[in-house]
Amino acid sequence: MVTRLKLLKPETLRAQVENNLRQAIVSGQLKAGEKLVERELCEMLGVSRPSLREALRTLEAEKLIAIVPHRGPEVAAISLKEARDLYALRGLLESFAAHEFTRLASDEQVKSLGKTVRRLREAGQKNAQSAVLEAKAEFYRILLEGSGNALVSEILGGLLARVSLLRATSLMLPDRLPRSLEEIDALLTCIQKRDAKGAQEISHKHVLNAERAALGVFKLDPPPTPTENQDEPRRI
Amino acid sequence: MVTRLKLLKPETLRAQVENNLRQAIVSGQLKAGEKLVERELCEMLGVSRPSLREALRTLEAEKLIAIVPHRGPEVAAISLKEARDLYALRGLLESFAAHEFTRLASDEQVKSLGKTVRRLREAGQKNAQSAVLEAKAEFYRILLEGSGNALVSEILGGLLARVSLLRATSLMLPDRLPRSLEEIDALLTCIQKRDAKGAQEISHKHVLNAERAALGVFKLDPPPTPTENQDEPRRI
DNA sequence: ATTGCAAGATTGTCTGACAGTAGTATGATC
DNA sequence: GATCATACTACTGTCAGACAATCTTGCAAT
Repeated sequence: MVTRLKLLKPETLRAQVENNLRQAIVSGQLKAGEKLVERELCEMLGVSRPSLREALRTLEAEKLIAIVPHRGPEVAAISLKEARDLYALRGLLESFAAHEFTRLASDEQVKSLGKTVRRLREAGQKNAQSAVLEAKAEFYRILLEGSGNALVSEILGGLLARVSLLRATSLMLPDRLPRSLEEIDALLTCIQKRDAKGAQEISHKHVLNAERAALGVFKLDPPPTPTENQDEPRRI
Repeated sequence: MVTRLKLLKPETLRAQVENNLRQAIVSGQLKAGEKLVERELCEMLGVSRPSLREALRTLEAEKLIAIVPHRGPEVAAISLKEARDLYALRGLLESFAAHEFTRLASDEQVKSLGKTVRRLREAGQKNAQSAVLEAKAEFYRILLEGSGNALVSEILGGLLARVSLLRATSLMLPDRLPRSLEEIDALLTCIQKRDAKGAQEISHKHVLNAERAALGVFKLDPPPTPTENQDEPRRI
């Protein structure tokens, strides 16, 4: 077998497999609904089946893949109903995090958040896609870190990964970005004023708008066939 | 190897192992912080290491066990900080579920919930521990089912499992029970009146009270040693 | 008592194997 | 020629055994 770069990646082999697969899924390299074959993945990743299968179990528990007994794993597909549930919960948690951040974050953390928002705005005006994504990730990191509830971060992180299974994330819809930036600005203003309730409300509305932007595409789709129903997984 | 009872347990072997371990953990047979040894578990459960390890990965992702590389798995222990985060999130989700149930549940579901509350009260007055637990589980099942958000059920279910890692669940504190029943009665009344906001508030307070009851024990504990801090896992 | 080292225990990972199930292609019958 | 039953193939579920890397523990030496 090929020698492995142990020092560059201090984690166990299995953890690397996990990370690789997770990355491939949330980045869309592996598409929602796609069937996975153990042996193929083993060869792609250069690991044995036991290691791979352990990683798959973790991803399964994270709901990024679904494993049907005797049929094997596939990348999770999200139904319209599930997507709505996802956004509802995300709105709840994200607005809670915003509330708590406003209440608890240190002035340094608020300042740091402000700096990231500025970076985000600049990247947005330049239409620099990857810079936007990066700044947004940083924005979330600071917000969750400062909200003081590690559990919420953990759950929300998992949720966001699942949201990315919907390829139509609001950031991918170009016209949505300016609106999104406005909302984030308003949120920051509330936070700086230490208006927790206000921050919570704005954050909640922000998620609702993101949902409308992301799920609005369904309304443009051809009407569902009679047998089709909203609970059915449906690739986007 | 011993012949397995395939028909009684239609799931895969690995899933059975998962369920057995999960049950053993939430029921307290395996105590929080306890170190687990793969080979021992294999013998106890009669399965091979790969199957066991896959199950362990799932439990790890559910945060019921913690696996430190090269040191092996142990039952998760919850720090005071984590417990507080847990209850905060639980309050948020449970009150959301109550709100949504009030808004969305069918009259049959409300009636069904009422029946279960009656069962719960009767069991409580008789001090029938197991009947109380059963009725409470049923209560939650109906509430979550009727709240219309499967994702919230899923997350909250995981949360409740983790709460049970705190051996001092409020139901175990005898004097807490009458109070708890009162609160649930009040919640039911709000639901029947279709007062969603009221149900949300009561539910939230209910969780806060449960938290106080469960975490109050910490105040009675000997003061922490200088090096000890609230983030350290601490068995209860 | 503290430190360093050696032995044992445990995990991380691989290989190879085989039974059972699901999906597919083949063939038989009408 | 179409439909259904059957056989085959591919893949998963599970096991056994092995070995290196790492952690822990007990012992020895300072």
